Amino acid sequence: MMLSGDIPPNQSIYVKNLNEKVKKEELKRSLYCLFSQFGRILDVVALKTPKLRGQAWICFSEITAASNAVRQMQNFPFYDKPIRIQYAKSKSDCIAKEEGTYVPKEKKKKQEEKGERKRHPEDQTGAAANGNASQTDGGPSATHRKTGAQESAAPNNILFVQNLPYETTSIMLQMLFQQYPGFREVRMIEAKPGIAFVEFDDEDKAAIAMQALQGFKVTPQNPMEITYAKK
DNA sequence: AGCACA
Repeated sequence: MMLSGDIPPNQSIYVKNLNEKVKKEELKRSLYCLFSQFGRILDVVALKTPKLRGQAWICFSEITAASNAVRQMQNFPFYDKPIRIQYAKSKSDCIAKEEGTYVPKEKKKKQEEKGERKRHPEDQTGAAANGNASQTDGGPSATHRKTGAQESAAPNNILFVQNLPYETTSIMLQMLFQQYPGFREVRMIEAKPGIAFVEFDDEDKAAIAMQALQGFKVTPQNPMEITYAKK
């Protein structure tokens, strides 16, 4: 049976219970980063309107990616809140566009717009729409700034992660780090919240993961600071 | 809670 309610599988997933305090652009980038592990992401849609804040849609190029994301990321603690994931109820525009079945505006089964809101008669669909296929970097939202953490420690297959929010769990970090080859395990110490050790098969693999997740914001206040663990 | 494509 479908765990996601009675919504049939869809290439896009619907994510809710998102932390509404996170700014839209950051939210989209973090979601992109987090969900990239399941496959190619075509688009991330998030709106800040009263009705739509706290929700997002992530469009994958493959349904299997969406399925895995729905199963594996259920309740994932993201910006301090466990996210809830379902398949999207309808096809995303970006996917319809790829299939050539995209219907610009009117026909959308949303026929709200009661009166007052007058829109410009022209739509901008001729203008290649939003060229957001260039969803930009897709990397972690934090620019790789070094907040005093020196990355000059000797290379090590074990990474030392700092500046994690108090609630961070090893499962959560595992989700982030396991997408990189050579991942072995996450170790956290109960008595020392805010830090973790992440082990890889070798230094080179550790370096790739460090580079990729450096500065990843688990919460807005918590860009990860990753260095090599001391030997 | 809330399923759109600003």
